[in-house]
Amino acid sequence: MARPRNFDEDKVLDAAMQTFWRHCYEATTTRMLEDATGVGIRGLFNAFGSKEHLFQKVLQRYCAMISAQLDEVFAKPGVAAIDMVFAAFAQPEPPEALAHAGCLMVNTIQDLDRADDAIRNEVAAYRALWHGHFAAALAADGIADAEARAEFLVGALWGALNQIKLARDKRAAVPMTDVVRQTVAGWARAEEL
Amino acid sequence: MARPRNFDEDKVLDAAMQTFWRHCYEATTTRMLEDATGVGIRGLFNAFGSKEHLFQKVLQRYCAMISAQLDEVFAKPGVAAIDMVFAAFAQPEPPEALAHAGCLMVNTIQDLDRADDAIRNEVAAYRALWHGHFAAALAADGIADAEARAEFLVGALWGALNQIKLARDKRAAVPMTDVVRQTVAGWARAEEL
DNA sequence: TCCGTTATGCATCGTGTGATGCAAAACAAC
DNA sequence: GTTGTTTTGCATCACACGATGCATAACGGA
Repeated sequence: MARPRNFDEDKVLDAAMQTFWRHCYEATTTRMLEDATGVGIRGLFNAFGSKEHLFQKVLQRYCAMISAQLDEVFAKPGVAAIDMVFAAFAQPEPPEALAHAGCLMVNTIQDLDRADDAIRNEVAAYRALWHGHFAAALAADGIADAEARAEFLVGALWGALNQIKLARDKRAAVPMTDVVRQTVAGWARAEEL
Repeated sequence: MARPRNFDEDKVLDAAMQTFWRHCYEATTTRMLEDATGVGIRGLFNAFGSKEHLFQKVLQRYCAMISAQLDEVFAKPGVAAIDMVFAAFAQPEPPEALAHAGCLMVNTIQDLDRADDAIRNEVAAYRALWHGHFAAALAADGIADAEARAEFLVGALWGALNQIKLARDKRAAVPMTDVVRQTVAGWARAEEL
């Protein structure tokens, strides 16, 4: 009954996600979004209302994406699944996306003061997602104090993610592998007691 | 021989530090710096050249400040000193400055892509400072693999610092004490082996 | 007291930002 | 083809940012 859109909303969200991921929310300009998505600024605002609302949609999509991956890894809950997660980061050459910009949600924590409630909720839900999987995995193997230990593991993992930016920097040259490997070692040994 | 300044440079740096600390570099505007320091924008630019150079000076001052504190804590190097550091974060009510905005340097990591080399160097030096103290403390107590374990400890501590922003958020409600306490527990137990 | 030099206050610049106004275009329904 | 509705492209808005120009003020040295 009216003129249809000539772009796929999901494709646009994916392209916008890459841009927000690499440059953070504030540093991403509407012109960059135009270039990345191939959609004119008028189309973006018409479809999503505002830059902030677009970002919110991107976060939801990101959360769903990671959630699906976690569902796979934790299909059989247990410590082994947690090890798989950490192992992915302990590789000398971590996945491209991770190595480049860490985690979109973890990056967003930094700007929480300037974010509105919708974004705060999204980040909180994302952390609850991770914590839930970790705690369930620990509990499934009968490990005591599962909730608190899950807090530690999420904290350590997110901390490592945050410092990926340092590892990428030649001058800082933080040996990422060591950080994660020692985290796993510390966690594994803690579990033996 | 010429008109003297009517402000103390160190006082200005302290005031600017508080502002950068709370709002990050990019979100801090020159108008905010005027308000915080009580010095007109012309005075600031005349004294420091640019916003970025002022920030660099602030980082140097911050690094010196923390360095002095670490020298105190690590006056007698050893695991006990490391415990003291972590204990400061495990308090139900951590120090005001920490609870409010974490660590200025850790926050700056997020913006490293947009920072120039001088700032990158400052952050790298700051991490080397922490790592050096931690590694020396571990080595002093004859703990094996001191370098790698120091990486872990710095990573865990900085990760916790980054998530203080989440803990402050009522909706996220991350129990910060648990995160740090479990980190310490993991580390302590790892040390027993 | 005059001079040379630096600092200050105020207005303002150029630029980049997120967001809009508006007319033309593209479709579906009839 | 006509109408009604939505999208698109382009120009542009209002605003905040970092930074600057310039006249004036405040000092030390002679």
